[in-house]
Amino acid sequence: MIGGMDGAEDLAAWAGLLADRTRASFCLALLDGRAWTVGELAKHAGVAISTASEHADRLVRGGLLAQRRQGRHRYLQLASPQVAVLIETVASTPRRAAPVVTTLAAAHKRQNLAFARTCYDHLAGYLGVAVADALAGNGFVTRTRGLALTSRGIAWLGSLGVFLDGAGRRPVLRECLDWTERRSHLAGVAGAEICRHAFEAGWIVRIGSGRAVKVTAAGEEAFAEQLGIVIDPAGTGSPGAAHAVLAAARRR
Amino acid sequence: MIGGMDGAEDLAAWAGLLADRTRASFCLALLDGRAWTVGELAKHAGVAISTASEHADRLVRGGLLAQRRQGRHRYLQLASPQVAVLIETVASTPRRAAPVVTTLAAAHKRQNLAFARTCYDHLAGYLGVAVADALAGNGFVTRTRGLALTSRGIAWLGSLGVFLDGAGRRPVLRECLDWTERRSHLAGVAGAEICRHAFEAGWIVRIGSGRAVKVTAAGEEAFAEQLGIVIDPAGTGSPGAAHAVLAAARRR
DNA sequence: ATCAGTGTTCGGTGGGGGCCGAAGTGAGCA
DNA sequence: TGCTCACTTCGGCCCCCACCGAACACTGAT
Repeated sequence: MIGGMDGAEDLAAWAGLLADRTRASFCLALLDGRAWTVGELAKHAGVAISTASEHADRLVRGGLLAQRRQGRHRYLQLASPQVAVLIETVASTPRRAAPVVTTLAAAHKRQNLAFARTCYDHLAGYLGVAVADALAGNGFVTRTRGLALTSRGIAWLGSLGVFLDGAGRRPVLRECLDWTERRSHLAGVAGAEICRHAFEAGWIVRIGSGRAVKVTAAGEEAFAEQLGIVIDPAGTGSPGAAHAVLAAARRR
Repeated sequence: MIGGMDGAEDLAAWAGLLADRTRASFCLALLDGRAWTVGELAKHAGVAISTASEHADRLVRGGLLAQRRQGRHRYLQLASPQVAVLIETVASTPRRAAPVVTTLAAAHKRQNLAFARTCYDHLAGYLGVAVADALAGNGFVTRTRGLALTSRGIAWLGSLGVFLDGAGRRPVLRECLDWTERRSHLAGVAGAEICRHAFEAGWIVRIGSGRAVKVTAAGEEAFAEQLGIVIDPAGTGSPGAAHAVLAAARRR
């Protein structure tokens, strides 16, 4: 980059990519870390495929998305973890007015999303924060001198069959501000691996095609046994409002 | 499709506020934490005052800016520290996702930026936070009833040849949230003067044309002697990852 | 009362861009 | 060699909005 005489142009161009309902919808969908096709994105956002194709062009040219052509498909995904952080940051900055929930279905959807979802490639929502707290409470991660895995944490991951190599640019452990909980959950390689393992072990499954996930019966048992996290489906009484209670002691 | 079924609308609206060259210019200018008038912003961005007034309306209504009317002036400033973080994040996200090859240089650059950089006209990054902590630890600033210089602090600045007059609207000392450290560093007139002095005395020099700076050998000595800040180039072992260690006792 | 200075509102203009359907391209398949 | 499918390109429509100057409103000073 050249002199910062005119960072405004860059900032505006950057923001302009997100400043459209359809493109924003694309980016939020892509926060799950998967690669989507143009057709899938078009359907998700409710626009014509031709429109989606043009938006995809802009996002790729703008550096927000990366693409991979394969056969007659064009797969799109976020260009980098930094971009995921960027989108999460913009989406998570507190608005002036709390959004008004209009319909019951929307409320349920929102509640599910708030309870447990994926953020790029790791766990977020109440579940994500609970896992982050539980790892700290159990001494698996430490916050002295930044966030790091302890030897106990490494051992615990090993017991799950997860082994990390310290190569790569991506940090092993990183904090990611949660836009529903307003607190941090775990990202980085370790966060992604924990999430991947939770899917593979059947602890969590996706709800529909979005980012929301739900905890299975096996998952409830596993989270309780492994981390001391108790899932309380009765919760606040709302049918969709499962509520997680962290048994492990923690102070805030 | 009915109502705000997801956050796409919100995200787009949020980004739309920044997605204009003139408004982006306003926001970057306001990152210094001062309150600017409409006329000042208009001149800064190079547009007619009427245009600036309308942009200010949009930014205030969108929740990005707060305003205060006083006499025949209308002062505008960022609505919250979160907004400052938002703008810094968008402005600092790498434009082109540096793929695999440029890794080493990019990593160094990023690390340097996190370690020490300027934020408008004062110090930020790990160095900025360390300086802020050291000033507090040495009794040069106090946090009782807001942030203020103590008489010892004024004397210390005087010993560096820095004298502040209390005129002007700009606050002498102000906290500025650091987006890498998630903690406050010092802004305001004093923060700017400290930064200016650090440049003039050769304690720090710019790296390239961006905002990153590095601490010189003379600077290491000065920071240690003046403030008890020890720069530890060995740090985490990574060549670019200098690490600052604050020797002065501090409590948080 | 008058004037200068600051900001707001309004009308008009022009450009950009979001949207669609239709036509075109190219891969995969039978 | 066709056929389907996924996507791209094109042309056209229309709305939004950034911009300016002019007129107006209001403050503070002479």
